[in-house]
Amino acid sequence: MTEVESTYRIGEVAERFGVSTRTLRYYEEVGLIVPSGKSPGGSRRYSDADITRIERVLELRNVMGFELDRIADIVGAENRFEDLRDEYHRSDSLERHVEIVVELMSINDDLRAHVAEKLAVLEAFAHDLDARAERLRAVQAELTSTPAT
Amino acid sequence: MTEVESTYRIGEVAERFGVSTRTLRYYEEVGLIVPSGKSPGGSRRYSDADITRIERVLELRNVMGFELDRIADIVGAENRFEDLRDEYHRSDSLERHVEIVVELMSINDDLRAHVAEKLAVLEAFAHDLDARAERLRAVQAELTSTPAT
DNA sequence: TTGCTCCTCACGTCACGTGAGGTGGC
DNA sequence: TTGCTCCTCACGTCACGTGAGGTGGC
Repeated sequence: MTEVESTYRIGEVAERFGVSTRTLRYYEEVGLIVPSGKSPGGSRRYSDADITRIERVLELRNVMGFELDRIADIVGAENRFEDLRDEYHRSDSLERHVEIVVELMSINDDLRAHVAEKLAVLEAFAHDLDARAERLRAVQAELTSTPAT
Repeated sequence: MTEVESTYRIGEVAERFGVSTRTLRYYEEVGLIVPSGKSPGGSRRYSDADITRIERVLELRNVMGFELDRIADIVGAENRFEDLRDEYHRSDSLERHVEIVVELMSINDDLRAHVAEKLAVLEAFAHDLDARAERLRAVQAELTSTPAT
């Protein structure tokens, strides 16, 4: 049995990820990320596993712009998978394993499709901006080359 | 003088862009998109120019995830540019023109850098998802090939 | 003991969602 | 005239921001 080390204070974690302590407390409030430890005085202690989850949650929030409910669904499924892996050898049901793997594959594929879509839109937007830049340069050249009317 | 045609009702516009009428009314409330016409009875009439602006606002919202304040700054600058172009020949100040073009180039370049950053993050995320898919397939293969223990 | 960080309310804000109750246009 | 769409309040919600007032740990 290895001890679960809960070493990080909320302030450190917040600064590390560029969020407010309020955000982390809110995520606990809605049950999204509950720190695995507390100091005797009652302040939150985040473990390395907590950090990993926070990273994932913020990735889904920042990159995909998902609502917290949706993020909870995704990381919830991922956590069930991790839990099963941890108790791999005393697993009571192989079918349950397969079930969860299939569910994760589905979630993963959905996400992947969503990302591909976003990538396409972003690339189109980038080309738009490049075209705009080109036009602006043309206008600027015209303005600065023409003497005052 | 061509008449400004304000032909689209709020319901059509909302459906076309997949937003609620409440959203369009809210954008008017904060001064972001004010429909250029009204029916005698008082219902909003959006012109083609309004449609273009809505498209731009939603693009910046959906693709970049900007706050409405920031979006207002961007489309505000773009509108000043359009206004100047419309009164191009009776422009009172060439320096003012150059000033605005330079401002737009700056906004455009900032956006472009932001998009490049987002693209990089999204691509990394896509690779992550592909790696996850690979691992899930491996686990699935292992689970389904091994007979019950 | 002194700061700095942490804590819990609790009200404020942004970008809308969601009815309530009433008028308008093909 | 009947629907369907539009209108204006106005309160609710999500994801936090922002103090207020108090305790905790190196």
